This record gives sequence, structure tokens and C-alpha cells, in this order.
Amino acid sequence: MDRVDIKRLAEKLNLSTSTVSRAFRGNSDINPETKARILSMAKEFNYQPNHYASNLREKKSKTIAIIVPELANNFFSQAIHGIERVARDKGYHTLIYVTDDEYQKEVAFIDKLYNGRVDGIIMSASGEANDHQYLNRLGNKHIPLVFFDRVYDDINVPKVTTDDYESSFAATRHLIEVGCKKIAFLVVNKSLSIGNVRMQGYHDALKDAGIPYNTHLVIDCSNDYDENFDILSKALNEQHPDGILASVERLAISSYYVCHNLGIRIPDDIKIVSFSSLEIASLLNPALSTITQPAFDLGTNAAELLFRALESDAPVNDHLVLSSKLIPRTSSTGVKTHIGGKG
Amino acid sequence: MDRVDIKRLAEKLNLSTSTVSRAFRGNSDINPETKARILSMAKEFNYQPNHYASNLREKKSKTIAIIVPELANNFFSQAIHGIERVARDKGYHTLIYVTDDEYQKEVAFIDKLYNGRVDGIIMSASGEANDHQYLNRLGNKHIPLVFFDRVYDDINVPKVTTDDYESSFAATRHLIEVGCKKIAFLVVNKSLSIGNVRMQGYHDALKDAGIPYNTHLVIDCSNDYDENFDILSKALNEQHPDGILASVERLAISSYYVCHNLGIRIPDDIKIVSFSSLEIASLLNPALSTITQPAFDLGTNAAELLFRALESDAPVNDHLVLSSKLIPRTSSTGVKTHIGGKG
DNA sequence: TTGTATGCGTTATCAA
DNA sequence: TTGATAACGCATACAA
Repeated sequence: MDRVDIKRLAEKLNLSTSTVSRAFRGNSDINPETKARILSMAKEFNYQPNHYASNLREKKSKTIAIIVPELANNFFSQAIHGIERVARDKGYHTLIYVTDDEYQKEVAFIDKLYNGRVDGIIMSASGEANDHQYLNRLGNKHIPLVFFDRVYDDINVPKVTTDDYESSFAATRHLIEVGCKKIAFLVVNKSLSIGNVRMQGYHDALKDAGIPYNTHLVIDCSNDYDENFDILSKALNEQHPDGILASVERLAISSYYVCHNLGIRIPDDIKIVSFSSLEIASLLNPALSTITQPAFDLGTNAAELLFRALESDAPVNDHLVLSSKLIPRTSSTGVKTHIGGKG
Repeated sequence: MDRVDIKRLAEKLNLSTSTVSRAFRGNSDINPETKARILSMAKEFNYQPNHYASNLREKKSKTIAIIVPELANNFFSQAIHGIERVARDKGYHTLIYVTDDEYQKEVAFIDKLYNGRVDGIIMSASGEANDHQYLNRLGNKHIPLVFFDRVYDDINVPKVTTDDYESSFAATRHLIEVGCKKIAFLVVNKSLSIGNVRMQGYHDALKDAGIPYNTHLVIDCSNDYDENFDILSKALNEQHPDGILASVERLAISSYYVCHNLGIRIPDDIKIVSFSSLEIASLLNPALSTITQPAFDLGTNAAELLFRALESDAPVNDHLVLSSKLIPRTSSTGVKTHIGGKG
């Protein structure tokens, strides 16, 4: 009752191991009757082929890895959900690795995955946007890699992103249209792919509207809530912006806390728009205007690209760009939208 | 440059494969110099021992599985984060499986894991609270299992939960203290472990206060947002409760939407308290009173129990109970709390 | 300290 | 249609 393997089954059935093995593989020729006998016995003893032995033999792990900067984050948990859904449908297992936004951990994870541990990798990058030739070694090992959202531009692999530049441009223009003259841009790291592109959209929208670009209004934040609270308090006190474009959700949250704390009224004194996957943005006080990325779809698309690469010999190198949605709410419009519908 | 294995390294170094193998294992005797030579050559060729071959040989996968009902949920993503953190520190890999709250998927995942795919499993259950003897087969295979939050009472394995009964009791009493006379209890499935226990706390607190228990005030909801919107709209219209205790976060969110939609004012017309891991509960409109579970800690504790079981021969059977925190906010107190601090 | 030989559980090739 | 055998890459018992 302890360990059941193909050998034990074979003994019990007076068959060879090869015949038993055949019962579990779709293709090979085998007498339907003996196959049935084997399967029923397998069921009785709750036999499952040893995954590691199969992998070693077949050099396929039926496993993919997801590497993300963080987990407790609406965007990533939705994206992972999408990936997991596709992987499961394909009969694949999903390993998950969290870098805590530390580039070295990303490198360490990748290094460990060189050994055939996984058939493919889906990653949202933690490092800056350049110089990652080490990743090309994955290609040498024939382990496909797909990026989503946060990408390395110098790596030539399939990518799924959103129209960050356009969204950022549109959000900035929206803030200008509702009367903002001094719009701050909150960013975690300008060298990151998304930080960079989103800032460009902000920059160009200002230029387009004839508003001078002021570097003091680009606020460099961190990933730490406490630090951001201080950074933003200082920035709001010194610069007195009348609009905020937050390049990631967490910075909008911090802005809310800081404004509540300093008695700055949203949207009367300052209007806020943020990139955010928060499903309950409309329930915030005030309802937060968002640029909402299709996180789940990003995940499913990334997974599908990976499986295309896995299933075909031809190299897949698509760069898919999905559209985000700008949803103006009270925090920028001042209009108390009726929260109708079902959420 | 393609495939590097222990044999290739051995050839290049004029050594035997066993010597090369030894260089990567901590214990075995080996000349420090040759070890250094091997390691440097390994680094140059970017060699990583084949995980599947090692596993097959050692019958240890250095991998654990997490099975959860859903992913895009603050509670579970925080808990998973905790588990992943501990696993990574121990040098373990983490597989993730999402059941979408479907019991059959849970069974299917477990079945697949019988084959030695993982060394241990951490699970939050999707099924009802009884009759899961099939899980005991895992024990026969010496694959330890640890439950967190949603448990099966009839399975004798380590568990980590929160003080749900006490929290529910305290939250109900809180609602009574702020003047509620007709408190509705929102639950997804009374047969689930947590639904059951939380309802008991609610029930007993009413009894304790001399308020008659009314089955019409126990609202059976689903996992679907649209359905819940209809169920709750109907319930609020027919029963006119003046208080709500939501047993899971999602039901509080739906309640907010329904109240906004029906023009029911929170907290003037109805007061709300909810089990919730939402970090920005204080930014909602109105700020939501919560029973906040230590989700991350639940994860780390569950992982630590699993590793204890993995590392010792003695069976581990602890049931750890962590404390949740009742945080009254505007939605139940009516007091517009100053959102100070840093969030 | 190093090398030889064997087996982990599976599947593929070949022969029967 | 079935069986014997070798090999996947690694780690250990044992011999040298």
C-alpha cells in the first residue's frame, strides 16, 4: 500500500513493465482488454506515474514558472490567475517565484531554472530596462521566455504589454482638461520599462498642451509605504501640485493617506488619476479615477504566447499590446458618480 | 554549449562523474582544490544539476504545493506570499493550484500530487467540512498536509486558523453596542468550516444580548458578484436590517454597491462590519469596519508547520489559532475617523 | 581522495 | 500485441 510503481503493477498483473507503461500513454498499440485491466488495477492502487522519472526520460516537465516582483498586489494576482487558468487547461503545473522587486533574486531564480526544471518561463521584470544578455542563455537551452507588463527591451522574446504611453498621455490630458495646471507625476523607478514609458506619455501630453515640463514635479518614490508617505508629504507641501498622475496603484493609495493627513481635499484641492487594478476603485473616498489594465487578459495572453512557443519550432516573437481603459471618477472629475450597476 | 551535464563536466576535467557530483553535495569528502576546479568550470558552463534526475535519485523534490480556492483575493495572495517567503528561505520551490472554489478540482489536484511530485502540501479547502477520508491517502504516501483558514475538521493534520468564533462574536456584539437591533449575517456557504464557525459566533452573540435569532436574516450568497447583487438587493428590501456582518470581504463589497444603488446610507441606515484583508479599508466610502485576519502570518505559520513535519519523524498535529483584529471604522461607528499615520 | 558500478521509475527501441 | 533491454542524469555504496 506504500509505494506503487509501474513494476508493482506489472507484477500483480503478470505483465511486463513496458506493457503497463503503454496503458498510460495514448499512442502505443495495446490490447484494449489488457489496457482496461491495467487501468482498473491502477485506479484501485491509486497509481500515478512518477513525474520525475517521466520528466527525466522525456525531458519535458509539463511545468512553467511565473516570476513576478510581488504577489500581494491586485495587478499581479489577477495576471497570475490568468496564467494559471491557461496552464491548468493545458495540463501544466505552475511554479511561482516572487522577487520582492529585487533584481538579484530574479537572476538567482532564472539561474536555478536553467536545469530543465521548467519548460518555459513567464516573467514580469524587476530590474531596469537594459543589459540582460544573461537571459539569452535561456534561449540556448531552448527554454522559452515571455514577458508581461514589465519588460526588458533588449531581450528579443515575446512580450505582452499595455498601451502605457497612450494611457499616460490620455490621463494627463484628462487632468489638464479638468483644469490642472501643475501636475505631479509619481514614479517608483524611472529606469524601469513602465516607469519610463509612462513618464514619456505624461511629458508629451504636457508639451502638447503647452505646459512647461518641470522636473520638480516628477516625484521619485520607493516601494516602501512609510518612505512614500514622507516623500509625498514633502512633495505636496513644497510643490503644491493641483493634479497627480500616479504610475502605480500603491502611489495613489499613499497619496490618499497623505492628503487625508494634510487636509488636502480630493478633488477640490488636488485631482488624482492612477494606474490601478483595484476592482473597488469606485468605492474609495473619493472614487478613484483609474487607468485600468486588463490584468487577467495580460496573463492569459502571455500564457498563450508561451504555449505557442512551446508547441511550435518556429520562433515566436510577437509583441502584443492590449488597451488599458481610462475611467474618470470623482477624484479627478469632482462629479459624484452614481455607483450603479452591480460593481 | 547546448546541454551540460555532470558527464560533460567530468570529461572536460578528466575526472569521474562521481567526483563531480560530490562537488555539489555538501557532505562528501572531496579535495578542496578539485572541488574549486569543478565549481569554476561549472560556473563557466553555467551548469545546474538536473532537478528531475536528483529528485528521482533522492526521492525528494524540494517542492511544495499550495492549493487555494482563489487567487485574486487579498487574503489568499497575502497568505501565499507568506508561504512563498518561508519556502524560498528553505530553498524550496512552490507550485500553485487554484480550485476556483470547486471541490472536484481540489480532488483532481490532490490526486495528481500523489506521485511524489511534491514533498508536502498546504491547502485552504474548497469543499464542505466533512467526509474527506481520501485525503488520508496522502499520509500513507508520507506527504504531509497542512491546512490554513478553511479546514476539514475530520482530517487529522496540522492546521492554522484564526479565532473566527470569537471575532464573529465580538463583531456582532459591537454592532449591537452601536445600536443595531436587526443584524443580517451574510455567508457564502454555511457548510464550509469558516462559514459555520463564524455563524455560530454571530448566533451566540445575539443570544447573549437577548436578541432573537431570525433565520431570514442569515443571507445565503454565492461566489458570483452579479448573483450576490440580486440576492442582497432583495434581502435588504425585504428584511430591512439595520446591521450587516459579512463573513467574507466580497460580501461587504457587494453590500456597498447595493446600498449605494438603493440609496441606503452607511452607517446611518445600516451599519456594516466585515471579515476582510483589504489593506485600504480605511479609504473606502465610508471607511469599512473590519475583522482583519493576519493573512501573511497564517501563511508563514502554515509553512513552518509543514517544514516541521517534513524535517521530523514525529507526527506534527498542532492546531494553531491566530488572533484576528476587530477594527471599528465609520461604517459601523459613524465616527469619521481621522486617517492619520502612514496608512 | 577518487573511481566503478548500480539503481531511482519511466519510456522507447527492438525483437519475439 | 507483448517483453527484454537500454537510457535519461544523478548520487551513493563500495572498491581502489
